[in-house]
Amino acid sequence: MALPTAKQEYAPDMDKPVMRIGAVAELLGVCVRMVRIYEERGLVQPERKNNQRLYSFNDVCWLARVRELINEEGYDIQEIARLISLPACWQLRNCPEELRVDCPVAESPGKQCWDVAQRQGRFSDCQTCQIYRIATERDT
DNA sequence: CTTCTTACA
DNA sequence: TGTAAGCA
Repeated sequence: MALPTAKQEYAPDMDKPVMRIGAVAELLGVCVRMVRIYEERGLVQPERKNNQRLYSFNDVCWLARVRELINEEGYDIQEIARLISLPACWQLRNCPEELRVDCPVAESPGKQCWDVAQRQGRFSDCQTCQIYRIATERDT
């Protein structure tokens, strides 16, 4: 199985919780323990079925990016955890109501901005947002 | 057999 | 982080 990469088009299947932790660890090339640590640190919140962690391909995409940030770009888990704990971009930037009307990020409260904006591609301002950038920079 | 939690070096 | 125990 190939490691999934960030996608331009929205693929519904990417959100389906289908992989158990063993498969995720194998795809990422890390030990199972490490995947659990990412969760403990708040980097990912896999769904659970009967107390079994089930990860979606989007989860794996994100975790793969997390490892890039850590191994190749000098980030540590704490920094990444802090970034994703920040409020939505439109809150940080105090976007006016008028501009939120057509903003896919503001339409999906509770979701990370890159998770929403990336797949819909209609929020061009994300290019200047550091949170969005580090979260989606891939395949360059 | 795989995963889960907790604990320990 | 890696490993182990004891359970499900």
